[in-house]
Amino acid sequence: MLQLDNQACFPLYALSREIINHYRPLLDEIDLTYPQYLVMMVLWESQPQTVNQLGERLLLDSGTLTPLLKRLEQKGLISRTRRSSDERVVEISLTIDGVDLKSSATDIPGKVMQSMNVTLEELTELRNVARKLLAKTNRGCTSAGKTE
Amino acid sequence: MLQLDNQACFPLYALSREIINHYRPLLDEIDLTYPQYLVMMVLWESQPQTVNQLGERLLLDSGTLTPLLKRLEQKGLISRTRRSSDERVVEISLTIDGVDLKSSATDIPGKVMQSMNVTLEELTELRNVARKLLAKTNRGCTSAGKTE
DNA sequence: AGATAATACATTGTGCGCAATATTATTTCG
DNA sequence: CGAAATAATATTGCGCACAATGTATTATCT
Repeated sequence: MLQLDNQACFPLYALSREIINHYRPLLDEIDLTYPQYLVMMVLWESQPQTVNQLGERLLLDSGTLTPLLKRLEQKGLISRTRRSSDERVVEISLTIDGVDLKSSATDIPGKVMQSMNVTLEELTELRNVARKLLAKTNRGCTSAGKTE
Repeated sequence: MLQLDNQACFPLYALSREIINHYRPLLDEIDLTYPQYLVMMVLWESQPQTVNQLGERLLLDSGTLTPLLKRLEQKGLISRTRRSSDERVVEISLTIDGVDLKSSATDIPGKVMQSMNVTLEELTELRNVARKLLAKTNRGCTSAGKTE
């Protein structure tokens, strides 16, 4: 069992990095990293969202999101404002530039598929397998502080 | 297409991190990180190996491997020696402690499966899908310097 | 042989990921 | 009301990943 070829996680881990490497040149053109692109995608769907909501959606904690969001703020794509009714909460909104960036990103998914030379069926199969296991294994606690 | 739910890479990326999170408490007991565990696994299979060989197997470059290998050396698990016939090559060998560590790791794959609450069939399905796509998309160049 | 190219690894810098801890704000409870 | 508990985010520190560059060594080619 302790052979690399028997591991299920290694090809997953390697493929995940490999796909992100295919995204890289495309995301470089709009000056985003892959995790930043994911955050923007979540915000393009719905806006504003709290840091907590982003973390639950992306399974990332504040130690990852806080500096990432500050970088997106520095690029002028989002704004970070504390909610007046509860000063603990930081609400993330898109700036005009942040909204506009979506149109520059529309062709990225297609280009990645082309660059990886995979079919939609293969990607769908992969997505379904991954989602099924993710649903089973996800403990649901990823925010910092929820040590339990 | 720019919705998180339509992405194939996100569940992959999230699941990969999630599985590694399930490895973490088990690997903590033998003081290894997941990438270090992968390197040890490759060395348990065959030994010695050059930095290049490890990188090709794990799809990692020297910028990642060099510091990682130095940490494994500091822990006394491996030795790094330049090949006398070609001083450019660094050969990685296991120390006695490095060899012995394998017996402490034998039950990790089973415990991870148990912790994730997944069946062998699900893992096999995942592995096959990931391997198929990895074989198609892997460009085969990951060493530093191969900028082409 | 001597210049040039290629090879193998090391170094530097940036950006995640995550555990542990800290900080500030709100809620709860006596 | 005031103290303690809880909640939301921030900070710190470490270890990857990876691009770009540097360095030393070997191979190649006149």
